[in-house]
Amino acid sequence: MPTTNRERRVPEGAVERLCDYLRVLTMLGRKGQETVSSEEIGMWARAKASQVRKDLSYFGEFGRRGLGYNVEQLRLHIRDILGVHRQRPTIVVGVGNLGSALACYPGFESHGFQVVALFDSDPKRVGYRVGGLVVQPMREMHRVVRESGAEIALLTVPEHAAQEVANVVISAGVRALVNFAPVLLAVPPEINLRNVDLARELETLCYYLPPND
Amino acid sequence: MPTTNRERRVPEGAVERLCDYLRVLTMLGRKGQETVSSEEIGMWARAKASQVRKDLSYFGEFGRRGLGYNVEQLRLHIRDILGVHRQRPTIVVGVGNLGSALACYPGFESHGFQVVALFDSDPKRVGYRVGGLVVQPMREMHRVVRESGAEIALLTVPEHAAQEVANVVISAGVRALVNFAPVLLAVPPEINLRNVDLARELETLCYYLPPND
DNA sequence: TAGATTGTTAATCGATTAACAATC
DNA sequence: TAGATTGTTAATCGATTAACAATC
Repeated sequence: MPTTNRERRVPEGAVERLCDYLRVLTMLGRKGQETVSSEEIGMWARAKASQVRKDLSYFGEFGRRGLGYNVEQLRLHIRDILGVHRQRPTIVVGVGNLGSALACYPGFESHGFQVVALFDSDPKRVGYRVGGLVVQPMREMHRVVRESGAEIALLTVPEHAAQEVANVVISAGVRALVNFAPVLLAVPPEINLRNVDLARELETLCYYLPPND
Repeated sequence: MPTTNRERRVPEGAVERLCDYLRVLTMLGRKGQETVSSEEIGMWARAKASQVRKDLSYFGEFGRRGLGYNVEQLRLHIRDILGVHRQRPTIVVGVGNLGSALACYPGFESHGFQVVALFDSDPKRVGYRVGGLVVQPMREMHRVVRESGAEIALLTVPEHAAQEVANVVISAGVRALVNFAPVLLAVPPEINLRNVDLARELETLCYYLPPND
């Protein structure tokens, strides 16, 4: 029974919900609860019980019929499936307001991500200290990524620079990117890209707002 | 031919893609291009041409057979559909690193959102000036929302405070929330809630990363 | 007219939900 | 044993894609 399964097509939605289940289990674990049913997990994560069981079934059998799941065991299994059971060295590229905020974000460490380096192409920002790290020039990227084993890059650069910066980061060997600029980046298929696009969120929100114009 | 359609079920994915199409049209418009086909929109937005046409068809007929779409006209139609054709007064609640960064975010104004007020429950932060606005205490929320007509609230408060702050914001009359805390908020069904959850993005990303543990 | 491209219907695909036998 | 709850199969639902008549 493998805890990871990249052969059978696992819907992306299932992976995202796994993150929610992980939070629920962490929360229940802190409260000292020992077992939990798919019904209760679903109640907290806003999913149907059958959805919870289906999502878990992509990766193995983690429960006991009639009894439910052991909270701590299932938590560890999901951490393992998601691959967050070890620290992931992360770099931040673009140390403006947003980049600085992310570099200091306390939620990182607690969730298994460690910011190991900051970069900026603006010479005026290079050398500054943000959250315990010194901002480095882009030309140091290759060396630093190699030496730190950085796996994830957060791109918090202006729209017009995003594609070029993405190219540099990828050529330095980073395989996973989170892009915060409101542009659609072109990246090779083997690169994992996620977009956090505030403008898109707000525009989508607007649609559901009453028009009253 | 109504440009808005809230009766027929429009998939949320379609609304989100509309934001992408809007970007493509803005970009093409700046380049001076006058007409565009669904094929070309799809090429830039990474969608099938039939998907583009289907998405648009939820809201009306905007093209001409054989000729395609007028770039500027379609751009205005989509702005209208999304409801971003007028400024949306927005408040930021929680003026830590992230909140401050968002309050200063230049992409806002250019996309039709205007930050009109900042709030924080920490008395030490109240009175500070961030990006041209003075941070106000939570007890001013009701009055300020009423007077400014604020429609959207960005919640950048710590995890443990998020639910309580959401309640206050909603009771003050705000109907649309973007929550940046990594928690699932409970809100009444008529409230529009979107979550921007960095931890979730990173965990999902991890899943697709090679395990090498 | 011939070629291009829309708007829409029908076919396909995939994800969610329900149902239920297995089993604690 | 009776009740609870899983894991999984089958049914449902909804979204994407293909196909094509309409028409510029």
